[in-house]
Amino acid sequence: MNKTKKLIFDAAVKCFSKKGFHKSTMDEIAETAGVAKGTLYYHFKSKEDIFKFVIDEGMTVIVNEINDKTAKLDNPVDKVAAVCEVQFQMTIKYIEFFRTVLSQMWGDEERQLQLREALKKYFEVIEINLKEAIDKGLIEKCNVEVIAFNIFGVITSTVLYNNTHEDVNFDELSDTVINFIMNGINQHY
Amino acid sequence: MNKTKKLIFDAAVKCFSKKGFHKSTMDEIAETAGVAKGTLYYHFKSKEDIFKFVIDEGMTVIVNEINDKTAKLDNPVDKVAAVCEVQFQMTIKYIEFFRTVLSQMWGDEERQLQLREALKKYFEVIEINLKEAIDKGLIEKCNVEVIAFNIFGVITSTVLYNNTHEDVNFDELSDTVINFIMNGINQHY
Amino acid sequence: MNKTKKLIFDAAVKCFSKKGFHKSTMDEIAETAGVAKGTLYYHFKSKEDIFKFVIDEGMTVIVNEINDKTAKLDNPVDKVAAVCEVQFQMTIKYIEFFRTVLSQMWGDEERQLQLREALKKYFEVIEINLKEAIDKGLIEKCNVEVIAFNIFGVITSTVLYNNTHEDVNFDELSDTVINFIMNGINQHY
Amino acid sequence: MNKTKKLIFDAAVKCFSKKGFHKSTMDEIAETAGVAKGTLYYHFKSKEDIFKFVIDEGMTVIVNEINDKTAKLDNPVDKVAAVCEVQFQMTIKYIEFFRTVLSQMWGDEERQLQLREALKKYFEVIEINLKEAIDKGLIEKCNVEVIAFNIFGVITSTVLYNNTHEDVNFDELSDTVINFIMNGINQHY
DNA sequence: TATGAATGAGTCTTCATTCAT
DNA sequence: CATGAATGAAGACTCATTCAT
Repeated sequence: MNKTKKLIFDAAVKCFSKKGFHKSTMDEIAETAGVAKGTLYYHFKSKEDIFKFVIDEGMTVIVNEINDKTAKLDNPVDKVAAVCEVQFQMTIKYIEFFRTVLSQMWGDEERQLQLREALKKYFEVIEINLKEAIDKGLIEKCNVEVIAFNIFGVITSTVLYNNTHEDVNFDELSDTVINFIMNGINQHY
Repeated sequence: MNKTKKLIFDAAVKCFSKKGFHKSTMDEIAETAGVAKGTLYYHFKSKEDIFKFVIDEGMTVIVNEINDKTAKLDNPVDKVAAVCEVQFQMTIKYIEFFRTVLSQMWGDEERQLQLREALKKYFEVIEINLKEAIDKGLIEKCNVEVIAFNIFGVITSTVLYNNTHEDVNFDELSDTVINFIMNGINQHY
Repeated sequence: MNKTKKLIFDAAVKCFSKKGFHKSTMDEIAETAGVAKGTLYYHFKSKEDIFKFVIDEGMTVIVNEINDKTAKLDNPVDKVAAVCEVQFQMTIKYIEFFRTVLSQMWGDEERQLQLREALKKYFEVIEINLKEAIDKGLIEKCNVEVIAFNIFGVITSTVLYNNTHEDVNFDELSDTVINFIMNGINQHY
Repeated sequence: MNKTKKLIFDAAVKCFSKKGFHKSTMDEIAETAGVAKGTLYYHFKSKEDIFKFVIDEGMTVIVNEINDKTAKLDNPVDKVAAVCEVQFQMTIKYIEFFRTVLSQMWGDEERQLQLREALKKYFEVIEINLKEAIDKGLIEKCNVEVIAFNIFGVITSTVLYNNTHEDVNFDELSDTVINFIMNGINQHY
């Protein structure tokens, strides 16, 4: 990703998260990026294309960061818990990105499918560990795909939903949802 | 709600759920409702106004239906479980309405606040029962607001996310998420 | 064709003939018609659609006018000559329309096909008479489709090509081309 | 014309003939030529300038080729017929070039004038022979400029118009139009 | 000579809203 | 109550042209 493309990427994340995909205009993205409108189209085919790039690129960064931070753990249950904690912190850190993700999660069918594709990478991290935990008899059998999806949903939506309050205690919030999740997969944590 | 307004309400739900708020046009809503475009403006101030009406009216119907169906239960934990089950069925029944709700949950700030206001009624049903369960020592102490919100999120998003698959086993899905939730609030169910 | 549509039709003919299809803008057409730009789109699907309407409607008017003015003639050769004369006068009368037609005759494939479809009506008038003349032994056998097309081409292009000169003697011009055509179909006229 | 300029010339002819002047983009011409877009501007002032060059250069090539192939004939009537035949073959050979010519013949005024200027060279070949034929009493008196123009028009437009059919019999077509033309100038051929 | 990233004016098109009937 | 023609502001996208390298 060269310099100009990076400028556009950052601007797009900012705009999409602030106003959603539809209300963000190419003019705004260009102005935010500090480039001419034509430049957007030199680097991207369309607004849709920028969105796709933002999601794909963003999810890759995030999945890598999660993998890095949970690499040293062996026990799959510990790993799921660690992923949750990291995901919680990541949502706070990249809150604009995740607002972009969730805002498009239930909109246009086409953009929805792109999103699911990009989220796969993330879900897989959790699914693998859930499966291993089940195989080792650490947690009860369950539909790992559904649970992985919900773990992501619970964490991100909780952070976003509560982010508007002025005096959020994110530590307590983190404990609450991770407790809910770990209990949910039948592991008093 | 007179006949014409009802036609518009149904049409709006259908359009909003199919294409989201922004991609739904007043022309489409009018055509779907079988009325002239001007008629929309006779009954509603604006497109925003139709959205607001749809959400408010829809949530009222749903909360009432939930209350009806869980009225006879006494035990607060049973009641939470029952609300979950009913909510699961309701999401299937009114799937277009809930897609509309979720599609706007993380978008435009103004519409987000309207949504939260409307959802309060639903959350309260769960919060009251969670509190009672905590008071009676049936479940552990927790942040009831956060949990109520997540119960709603887990159920609706699971139904919507899996609705695209062609051969969904909703019964298994229901067991999975309700199990996850009830475990989550520390009640092996 | 109601009043507004007629305004747009006239404006479109004027613009297309003056600057061609591509260089004519919807803004210009709207301004020339004295309506708002949105009004164009209330009555027509697209710029392309306006073009199609202009050609179809225009050719219908012209073919009708030609048929009216040549109705009373019986002899097919006389009729072809009469059609030529009328066509010559029509090209002068509706010169802007015919410039529009010729300007698009060799451009975009799609618009070209529309044009051919619309011109069929006109060609048929000539083809029928040529065939009859051949059948009656009045002129030699020839490929009537090719000749009909060329009769149209010779007349319209001659008028348009010479229209730029300031002091055109249209009567002499008319004699020249009609003589050329009638000789061409082997009828010293 | 050096190598790069020749690449651009060929690419421009191809593009202009396929999509017309307006729909052809500098990007396409550059890509077709296999050079960078900036290179077009190194060799030409503008898109208009490329068009002008294409027409001028093309017509020169064609007029030379016609002169070569009809040089040995003496009789002016034979020469006109020969020019027609050669022109027919040339239109088939350089069909894309002639589509470019005709597509701009009735459009933008400025480009129209350039075209007429370039066509003069061709018309003159015919005009000279027509005049000589008239002077020698071989054909009747006529407006040679109008006839020369129409001879060009009839031949090129017939080839182009019929080129879309899949199974064109160009020999029959050639006979038809040349017969039409030679009869037209009053010379049963 | 040649390149290709960057530009921004210009275009088509959409659509919520108004209003006379 | 209901209509639908008309509006115009706004937005996505195109593309000839420039210029630093």
